[in-house]
Order: sequence, then C-alpha cells, then structure tokens
Amino acid sequence: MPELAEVEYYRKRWNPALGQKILEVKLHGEKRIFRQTDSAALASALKGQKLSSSETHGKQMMFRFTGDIWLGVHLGMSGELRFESAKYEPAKHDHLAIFTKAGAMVFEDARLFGLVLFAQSKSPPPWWSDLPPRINSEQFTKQYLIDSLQRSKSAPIKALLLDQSVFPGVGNWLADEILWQAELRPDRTFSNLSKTDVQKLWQTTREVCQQALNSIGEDMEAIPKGWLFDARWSNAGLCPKHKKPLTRETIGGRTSAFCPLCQK
DNA sequence: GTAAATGTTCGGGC
DNA sequence: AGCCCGAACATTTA
Repeated sequence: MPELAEVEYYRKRWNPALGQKILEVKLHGEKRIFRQTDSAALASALKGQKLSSSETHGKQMMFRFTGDIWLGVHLGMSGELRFESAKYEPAKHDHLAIFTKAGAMVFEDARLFGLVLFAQSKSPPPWWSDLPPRINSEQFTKQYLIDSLQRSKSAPIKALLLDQSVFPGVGNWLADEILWQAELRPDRTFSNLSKTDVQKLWQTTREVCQQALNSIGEDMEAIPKGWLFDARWSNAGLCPKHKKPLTRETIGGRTSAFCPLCQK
C-alpha cells in the first residue's frame, strides 16, 4: 500500500506508545516478514524497554527503543500499522503486536511482502545508516539526480523513478503523479530528456513528494486537489485537466496511468 | 475463476 | 560489469 507519505502517516500511529514500557510482545515468528530477523531475540530484547522515538526514510520506518534497540519496519505492498487497546487479540495477519499499558503497537501485513528488521547496538545498523539522500534533503540536487540516472540509456523514466536507491519512497502512484505533473510520458528515456525536461522532472519530484508529505503524511484522506491520484483510483480514468481519458499500460513492469495529451 | 493490487529481489539475457 | 526485463513471493478484492 504505502509510499513515503503514507509511511509517514502510519509511523505516527504508534506515537501513543512513546515513553511506554513494553509489557509483552506477540508475534508470528515463522512468517516471511521476519525472514531477516531473529524474532525470538527481538521479542525478548524489547520486553521492559520503552519506545523513545521514530522516523521514516522513504518507505523505511525506524523505531528507537531504550536499550540501544533499533526496530525497522517496511510495509511492503499491503502492510499497515495500527494502535489497538491493551487487551487486543492479534488477528490472522497481525504478525507483530507490542503491548504497553496504553495499548498495543500492531503491524498487519496480509501479503507478507513487508519486513521487520532488528538491531541492538550503539550506532545505527546499516539498514538505517546506508540509505540514499532523502528527496527533500539539500543533498538531492539536480546534479545529483543527473549523476544518478546518467548511466541509464534505455529504461523508461517510470522505471527509474521506482528505483529506491535514487528516489527513496517513490512508488507506483507517486511516480505517475510526478510524471503527469511534469508533463512527461512515462516511457521516455532519461537520455532523451532536454535540459528543460530534466529541470522539470527534478523540481516536480521534490514538490510532489513535499506536498504529499504535508497532506497525506498528516491525514491519509487529504489528497491535494486536482492531482492525478483521484482519477487514477476512483474516477473513470479521466485527466483532471481536460477530462479526456487516461492511457493505462505496463511500463517499467507496473501499471502506469498517464495522459497522452498533456504528457510529451 | 481470473486478473490485478501503492514492493522488492532474484536470475537470465545481452 | 552492469543494465534491463520478467518472474517470483502470498493474499485479498473486483
């Protein structure tokens, strides 16, 4: 489900547990989301500790606990976080539930493409420290974008936007939104973009991500007005600008929606 | 019953 | 070497 703004929204759902002591951890340790983690070690290490802070970086979430604990959560395709009552009974797809007096931090993931990461160390683990620059950081300059994409000669820009090592947090709908707002067809290659196109791509990427964080990051329902987003999912697939039908085709391995009239 | 879903990783071809 | 594509992963929903 989630891209950078939704990830930020879900991260905040565990805020009621800030400062709370962990009383119990219930988990489905054999599930795929624990494929890189010793789930039993995680459960025993968490007990008695307190949630101290949390952050997101693209689609990666990181929860800090006392005792030098780093808990990473990636929501994959269908994951979500909830906060439930202290006496909540985890359901079928609630693979991780961390109980405090105030309530339970729950990670639900039906399709199991999500991931739980765990480390106990003074310094940040590689899965948190080795991430590429955030899109809205100062390091994400136009030159950085050019340097990162220059090698790519034949891949469609849609596929490039989905590359998490360059655009952390951009997923299928944000990529379509960026390309629609930048008026660039998803099947263009980076090598044939003009200087103006590159400027537009860079600037629109930053703006769309920032606006998504500002709106959806606070409230999942708050989709900015006039975005492609609504037409992509709910409406009859009409371009919000002139109400003509959008094209849908698989580009970069994913269904892409774009307007053949405004995107060149 | 079939297809598709807001993600990532793997392997093969080039 | 490294780019690019398609398949695989597991489950629900239309």
